Amino acid sequence: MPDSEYRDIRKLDLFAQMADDNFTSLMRGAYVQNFPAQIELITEGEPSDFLHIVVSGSVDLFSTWNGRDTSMATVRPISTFILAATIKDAPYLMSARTLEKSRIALIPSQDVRAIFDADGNFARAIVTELAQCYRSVIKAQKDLKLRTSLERLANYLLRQQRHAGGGAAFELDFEKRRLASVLGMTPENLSRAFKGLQPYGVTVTGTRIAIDNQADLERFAKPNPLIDDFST
Amino acid sequence: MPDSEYRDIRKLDLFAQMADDNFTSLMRGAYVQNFPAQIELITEGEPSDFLHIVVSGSVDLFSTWNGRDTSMATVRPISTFILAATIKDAPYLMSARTLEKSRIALIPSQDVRAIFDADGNFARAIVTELAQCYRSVIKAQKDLKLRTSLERLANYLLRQQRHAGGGAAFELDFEKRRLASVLGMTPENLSRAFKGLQPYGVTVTGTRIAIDNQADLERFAKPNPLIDDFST
DNA sequence: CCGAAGGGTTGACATATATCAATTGATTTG
DNA sequence: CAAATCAATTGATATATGTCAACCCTTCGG
Repeated sequence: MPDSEYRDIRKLDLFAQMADDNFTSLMRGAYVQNFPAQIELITEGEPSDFLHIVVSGSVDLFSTWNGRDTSMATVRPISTFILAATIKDAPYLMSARTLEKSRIALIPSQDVRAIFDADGNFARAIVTELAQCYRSVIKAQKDLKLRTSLERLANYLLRQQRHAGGGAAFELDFEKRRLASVLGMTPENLSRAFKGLQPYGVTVTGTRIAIDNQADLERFAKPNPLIDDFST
Repeated sequence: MPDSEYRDIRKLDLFAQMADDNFTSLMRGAYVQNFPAQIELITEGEPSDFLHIVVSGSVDLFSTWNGRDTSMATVRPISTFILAATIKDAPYLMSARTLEKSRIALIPSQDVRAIFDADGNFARAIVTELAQCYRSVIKAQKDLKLRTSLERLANYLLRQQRHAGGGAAFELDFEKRRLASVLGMTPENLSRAFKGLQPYGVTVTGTRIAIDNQADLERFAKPNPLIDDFST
């Protein structure tokens, strides 16, 4: 593993505070690999042998049941996924596939569990990370249960806008078909939902979104920190 | 706090392995209180001052947005709730109200965080508990996104049946209006959904459910451990 | 015992969302 | 470059779900 990557991973909240020795020994068992786009990295139901870290590229977490499938989340650098399965030594609940050419670090799950026992700072970081993940899913569930698809899209746009720096125009950061799946609707419906937001000053040109009337859109979307603020 | 309650709480996975001293000092700051039915214990958005433990009775976790509300989960004895908010020292994402006369233990959040730092076994237990909670919400989200309301009801009945011992007949463990909210539908729709399951051998009499044709219902519901098995 | 209150059910209807089919437009590939 | 592919869009239609109003039934308190 190149030094720069090593340092980037070290900087993750999850690893930043742990003892040098422990981080080194975690990384000794780890390996890093390049994957092409559209590769299934893990499959739900399988045992969780590795904690995964997206070093570059992006990964889609999705689930399947009875012939249907849905995107649950997107993981972007630099962060980990399937921490909970690793900790519990339980089967993955979601599958993961690369969205683009990606570089992924893999740390054996049993090493993570062992160092957890040995390093209090690492344990604390894991707890914080898990609590954060838990709260994110609760927010997503509130979004799903309390809002219509139009409202979910409106709030998604506002979040994305803020994430992109807050300007009136910004780019969607992934394919519309997958955005539809993340938001819990069909691609056709997403298309119509974009049209449904035109009266509130939303203009769509390909993957470019312009919010012409911020106040109008916000009045409609009614964003709420207890659903839309990912930092708390 | 009566000795029997003290011992019951001690037996929780969360506290079972921690040092005696630490448990005692956690409990020193705690207090236990009786609440009547329909009391709002906590309100979403407020700071999380206490970790709550349901000693007896039951508690509904729910959320509100823009005049709508939805039941997220039910907490039954003996277990804790809002652990994630306590750990992160962040505002509650959900409100909680008693469903019936209930006895609740309250442990100051800052004590939980302090003992977490001092007791490795407690830290490990918290991680396991949080990972469990996370996985439960992921399962709930898969249920919501991948299934129709009829399928959600069918699978709920199968889960409830197993929970009640596996017999062909069992009782619903809460009001239909709240079941509807938990399953993400209206009470009217739940009523119709019950009728929709009649062809698969489901008979409803008040709160009593009879599953006359187990195989038929399972063929329709297609239960899946990665969604419906709460123990993993 | 009566009457009010509230959960549950039902029917009629409205709305939201999905599905299917066809088309467009951009991108890739031989 | 032309053909093939695929995402995105659009229209027509079907299905799922929500809303509103009325009614039934039980429960509970005067």
